[in-house]
Amino acid sequence: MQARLIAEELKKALVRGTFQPGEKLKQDDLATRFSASRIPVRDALAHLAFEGLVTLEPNKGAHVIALNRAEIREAYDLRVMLEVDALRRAIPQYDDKALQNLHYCLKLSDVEAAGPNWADGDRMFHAALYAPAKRHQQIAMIEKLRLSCQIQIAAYGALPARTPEWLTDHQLIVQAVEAGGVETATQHLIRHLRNAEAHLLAALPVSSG
Amino acid sequence: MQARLIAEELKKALVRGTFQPGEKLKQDDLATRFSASRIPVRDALAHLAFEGLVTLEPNKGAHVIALNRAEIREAYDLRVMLEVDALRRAIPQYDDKALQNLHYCLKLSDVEAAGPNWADGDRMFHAALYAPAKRHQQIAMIEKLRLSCQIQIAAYGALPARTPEWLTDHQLIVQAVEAGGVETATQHLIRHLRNAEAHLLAALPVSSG
DNA sequence: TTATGTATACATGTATACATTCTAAGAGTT
DNA sequence: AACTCTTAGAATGTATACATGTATACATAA
Repeated sequence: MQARLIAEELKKALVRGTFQPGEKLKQDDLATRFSASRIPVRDALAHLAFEGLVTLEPNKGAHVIALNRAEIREAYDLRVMLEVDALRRAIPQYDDKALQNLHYCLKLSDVEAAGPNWADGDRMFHAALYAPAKRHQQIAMIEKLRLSCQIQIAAYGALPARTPEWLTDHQLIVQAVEAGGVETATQHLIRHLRNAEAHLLAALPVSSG
Repeated sequence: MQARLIAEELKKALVRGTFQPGEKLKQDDLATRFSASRIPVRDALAHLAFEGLVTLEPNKGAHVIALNRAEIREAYDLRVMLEVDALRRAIPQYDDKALQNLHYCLKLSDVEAAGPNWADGDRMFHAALYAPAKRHQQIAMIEKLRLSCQIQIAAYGALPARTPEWLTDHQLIVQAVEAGGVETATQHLIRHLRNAEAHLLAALPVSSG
């Protein structure tokens, strides 16, 4: 199925910051680029809209999601609320296997931190972190918000993985989870998210609201 | 544009409980019913998936969203979290105009309560309630969760609008908002949501997890 | 009986061609 | 110069036809 491949490739490009927020994605151009007709392109764009990466407007096509300052703050408020709750629910459910997986993803996020795929490592880590909560609607919401923010971060070069606190936060969270320290873990997580928010807002051009 | 019309009509039918949760929606059947080709039907289904009404699987088509007991509890947990936060943020932002609009929607939900369109009245009321918070990502999430739950409610006839507490809760919430009583309002809201959850879970057949 | 393989019918995915809608550039008027 | 209207170009929306993938039933082998 081509639509899925197109969606995957576009997603990679978007998360890497290849496109500017608000930029139009023309069906014809994408069809040409991927050597396909516009139908699978439309399917792919619909899927990306479902995932929170683009917005669709009737007769106006697809645009890369663009968040202004207020919307970025709202997105991070929601992430804090949803991710903290997910973490709280996850910690009591951890077993050896889950903890082992978390350590693996921690290493992964470390290895990828300096490279171009740092967002993948970050995504894997957070996915592993909340997985024991077994709340897939909630986790899907978190993932959509993450992607929306991720695009802005990539476009404006506000890479939080380059900051010294970024990996340290991950390590501290894992330590707290290991010790069953719910409050400690959530505080680290909140600081981690608010740091990323501050970095993004600082890098945001004044024209973006 | 036909795709939007098809999506609207399908949405109405789904919210009314015309289809069973999990039921397959065949593209050919829908195309015939709406006298259109399958392309706009596919667009409409993609939009309904975006709105949380159906699920799409590659090469397997669209199915009406079906939630088991655990998923319903998760959905209502999320609604409580998101709607309580929205209400907390909204109350300090209320002005005369917003309050007037809230009263209007309260009447509307009263008038429609006994009829087939009670869900519209309910939706309007809650939309008006949270509107002053001006958090459109959050409100969009709430609306998607509402729709997912709404379909289950309609399909299993667990109509909360038929219960005596339903309208009373709305009135109590409005009174609390009017008085600026954040804690009182949120408590009424939580009870309102948990009541609806309990009604739905009670009406859910055992086969549905 | 159970399992595996295959064939046929059916549903979804995609390409091409056509229709509709939006948009932006330009002519004309005030 | 600013505004409106017109119009040509381009982009999106839709229909038809074809290709691909899936599922059910039946046949065959273990």
